[in-house]
Amino acid sequence: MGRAPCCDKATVKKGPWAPEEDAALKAYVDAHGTGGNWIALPHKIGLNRCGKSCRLRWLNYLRPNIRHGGFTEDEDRLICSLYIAIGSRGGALAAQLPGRTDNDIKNYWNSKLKRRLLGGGRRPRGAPPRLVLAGPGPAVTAAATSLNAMAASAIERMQLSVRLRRLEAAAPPPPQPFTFYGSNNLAAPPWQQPISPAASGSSEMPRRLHHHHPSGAAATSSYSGLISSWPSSRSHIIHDAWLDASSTPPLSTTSMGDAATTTTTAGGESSSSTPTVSTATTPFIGGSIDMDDEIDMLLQQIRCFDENGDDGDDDADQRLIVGDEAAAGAENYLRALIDEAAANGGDVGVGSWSSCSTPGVDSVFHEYAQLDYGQYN
DNA sequence: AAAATCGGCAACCGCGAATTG
DNA sequence: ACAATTCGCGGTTGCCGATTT
Repeated sequence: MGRAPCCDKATVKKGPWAPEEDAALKAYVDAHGTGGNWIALPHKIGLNRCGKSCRLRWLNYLRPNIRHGGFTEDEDRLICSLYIAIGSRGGALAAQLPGRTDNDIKNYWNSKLKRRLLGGGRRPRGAPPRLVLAGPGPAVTAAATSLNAMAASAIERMQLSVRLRRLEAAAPPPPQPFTFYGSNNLAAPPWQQPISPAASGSSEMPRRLHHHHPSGAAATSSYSGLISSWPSSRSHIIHDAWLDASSTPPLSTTSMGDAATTTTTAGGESSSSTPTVSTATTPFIGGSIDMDDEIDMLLQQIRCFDENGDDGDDDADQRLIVGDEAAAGAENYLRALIDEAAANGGDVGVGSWSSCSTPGVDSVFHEYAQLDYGQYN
């Protein structure tokens, strides 16, 4: 039995919002708040809209202090750093950028920043379409597709990291070296104070900090997947940094500010825990973790694809076998790329795959997919 | 000038997690 | 403890203006 729909999709209005609808929604929420129930809200207002649609409209457009467009250079850098560190987690990115919505950041990232950093730009008319990731072999399974996405994400983030470093190196000496928090010292930013017991009781805590993806399919950018596969020492650093980031001043009702959180084990079970709050915040991109560490981190992310082990599900086990092989192949291929780049220029960042003219991560991984699947296994 | 194509953005969809009764 | 409900997130879609040929 499927879940009940939140509204009658056949009769509810969809598409762009009319000014009158905006005004009605804004007036009501300003006067009464959401009442904690978005589903019931449109009925109270008399709007023929889905509650989810109302929520989205409010959060992304009508909410006070929202800024649209005009991203600053600092914001660009912060978004890039966060993407490299935690992947395409719009909510977490938005929490670091007051006044920005996750949707705005997501669109900005996908349409501008990523293209700017990884190269590309407008494709000349008549040019072949950009490469699309293909499965690593004739049998393209869900697992292989998932691996593609995961490895592509890992490679992409490494490319971005390298590219950022190159840009930083090419730029005139900045007043402050580029770091995760825009400052190179290890002191926590003003808002990064240890979470107090009082704050830990705040109702501002997000309902969760991650998604768990049993299939691994969407773990491409999963913080939990990354953390679960980490050596404990490094996991601690990242975990602390994550929690520190979560103490950003509230942006909205979705902001982070509480201490109760959830960690995910390698087996996939979630468990509640009281977080460890770091007293010495560690910037982990451009800060205390060097390039080798970053490569290790990304390779770990590739590997964590198939950590769930044998669960007795034959289909899943079959996927895991494919995942093992593909993960090993992708990892070895990535290492080969790194070695080649290092041999050519002595620095990973000098490799052609990270230059502005490279076609981007999809092509890099496509290249791997086009090779003999077993070559790097 | 017209057609084709691309890019930006608002909005939607589906899923998993959290909450509630 | 369990099922139903609601929320929040990431990914995707579709529209429309801009650009290119």
